[in-house]
Amino acid sequence: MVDLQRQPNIYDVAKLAGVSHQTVSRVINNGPYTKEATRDRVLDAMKQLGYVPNAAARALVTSKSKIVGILVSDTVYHGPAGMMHAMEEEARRGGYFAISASVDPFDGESIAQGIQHLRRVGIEGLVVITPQSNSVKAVEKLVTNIPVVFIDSPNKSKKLSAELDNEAGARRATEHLISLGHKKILHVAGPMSWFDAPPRVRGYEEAMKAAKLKPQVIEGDWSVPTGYEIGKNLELDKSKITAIFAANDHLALGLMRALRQRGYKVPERVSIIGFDDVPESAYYEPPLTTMRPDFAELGRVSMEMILGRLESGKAIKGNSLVPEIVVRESTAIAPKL
Amino acid sequence: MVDLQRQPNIYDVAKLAGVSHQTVSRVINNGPYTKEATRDRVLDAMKQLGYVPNAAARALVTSKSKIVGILVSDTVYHGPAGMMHAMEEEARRGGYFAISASVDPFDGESIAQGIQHLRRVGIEGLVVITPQSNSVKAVEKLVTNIPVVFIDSPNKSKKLSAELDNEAGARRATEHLISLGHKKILHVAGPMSWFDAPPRVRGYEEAMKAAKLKPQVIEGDWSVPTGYEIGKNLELDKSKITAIFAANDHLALGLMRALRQRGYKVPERVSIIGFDDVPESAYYEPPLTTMRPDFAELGRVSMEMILGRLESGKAIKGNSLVPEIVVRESTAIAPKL
DNA sequence: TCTGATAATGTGAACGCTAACATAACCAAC
DNA sequence: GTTGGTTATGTTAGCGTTCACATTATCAGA
Repeated sequence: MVDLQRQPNIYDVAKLAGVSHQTVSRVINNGPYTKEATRDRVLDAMKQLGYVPNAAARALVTSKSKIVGILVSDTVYHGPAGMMHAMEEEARRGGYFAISASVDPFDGESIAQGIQHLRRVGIEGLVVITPQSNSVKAVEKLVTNIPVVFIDSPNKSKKLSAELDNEAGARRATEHLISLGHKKILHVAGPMSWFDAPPRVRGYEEAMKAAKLKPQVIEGDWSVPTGYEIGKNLELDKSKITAIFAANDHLALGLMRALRQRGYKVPERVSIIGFDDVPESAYYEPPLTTMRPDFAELGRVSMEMILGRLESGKAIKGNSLVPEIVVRESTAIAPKL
Repeated sequence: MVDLQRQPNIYDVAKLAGVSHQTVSRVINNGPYTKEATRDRVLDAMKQLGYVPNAAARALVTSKSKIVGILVSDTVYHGPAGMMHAMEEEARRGGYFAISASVDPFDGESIAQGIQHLRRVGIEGLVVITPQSNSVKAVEKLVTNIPVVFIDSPNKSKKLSAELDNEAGARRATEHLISLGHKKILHVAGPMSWFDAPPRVRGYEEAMKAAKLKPQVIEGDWSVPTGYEIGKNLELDKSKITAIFAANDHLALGLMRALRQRGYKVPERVSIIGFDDVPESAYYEPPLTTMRPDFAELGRVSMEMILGRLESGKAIKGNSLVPEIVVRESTAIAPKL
């Protein structure tokens, strides 16, 4: 690597290779009409100088930053973290950079700042992972001129979006319990302000209705403590509830712990099924039967949609992903009471 | 907002405000020598046009991209995810952008590609979160000219690094068990190729020696299944082991599950302490006593170090963070055998 | 009223690249 | 040879900023 005071530019390469800077540019961009030999000389010069194209100069002249923004809340959770990872990889595969801003979905100011931050760096497109309606509205108001993909926005919207089929997943979970002979099945739901919660309730209710059973729903949030509290206070003997469909694994974990403490055995007395398949759920006590959404695929698809729009201008239709069931030990045949 | 075909630039703002483009530039950059009134007119024009400074042009002329790279493996885990979140926030606070590339720490090619990707976008600094020695070597070879901070690189290196005091944490965990009267204490360690594992072993051994007890170590990896396997095969009756210090919570979870299945009660027969305090550990069966590292703080500090270097050129010394103990129900007074 | 420092603003060039156009080299066909 | 298409390469300008410097207002003090 030849030494130089500053970073080498296209002219340095050109000089070393004995061509014009434009020829170097052509080689970099795989342009047409370049002789094999010339190309090789240029490539060689680039390597010798340790040349890396200057992204800023490129972005300036093409007005394309090759950066895609990710506006995300709850980064530390399993789902968002998995999606972001997949999105970053997919972006890179397509020659793009992904840059994220994490925001508080309940704080409009925080969202505005996140967007402002991303606009500043010059993002070409935006993926929004924030399963909460306020934020979607804020984004729609603040972001114009660039394509936006919403992950898990409410179904049937005309916006570009990639979705988990929560409804189908919930239906499947409920059907699993029904097929085991359960009649009294409770659904502990997530908070209704989140996009994922209502369709799970809907899927549950559909499955129950189809089996001519009476749905019963308690709204919680997504946390273990809430599951625990609900489990503590649940009336099980008179109601004869024998199965619970928890809206996520954490609720299920809290529920299981509370019920066990109260002497209700899982799954002998009560079957429990969760949703998310967090990595640890296979080692809960007992191992949790749950619905596994393909978060990585969801992230990949959403990034693919954005890149598709950016490259070809075409809007790719995303089909929603149906979670698959993972049967473990927390669900069993209904007991006779 | 006045309409315009293209994004407004500094000249558009200048024209509207009736000043020169340089004055606008001064306002943007809080330069000296600008009259209050002029400044206000410019600010007003900027708002009217919806002007956002063009990062590319700026980066081109200043050769400062304001982008910091994060090279990370295992993004989906609790620790790295928490750090990345904190790093992103800290970068933003300092007016920088954070961009991550996740790599396979065991694949040199993957690491090289990640670095290449980050170099392309023009990062000014790099934070490496990949607790594995190969990767550090690869990074040192491939990244020159820009400051690099390693998180959790081996102690005592002269490199810029932010560290968790694993040794102190492990010592504290072991002392907790000793203070409960345990004599036979096993340490189930993480894989030695990771930076975090050896100091935890060291801290454990120090505490044991200080109490004139014989250390006993089994090397595992970081996973629940491994903990489970070890728990399945552990000889407990003859060895009279009454306590286990697991190198992380997942190992502890697997261990607890296996031991319970074999009829060994936790904590009555065996006390178990973990490391990491993953969010669910408070709801394990039983709730896990564990060491809580402040991952967010670790991420924040490392980003602070990089930004400090970039802004002032000075290397900020980072003091290593000592995890605190969180006592829950998985540890109790040693049983009489 | 003039001087000269300081405050406030303006002008031109340069950053590294690509787009658009201009030119040169090549080669088949007459 | 000369023509004329194709292939290969070169030249010039401009993207939106900031930097270095030039110029113009302002105002206290003689």
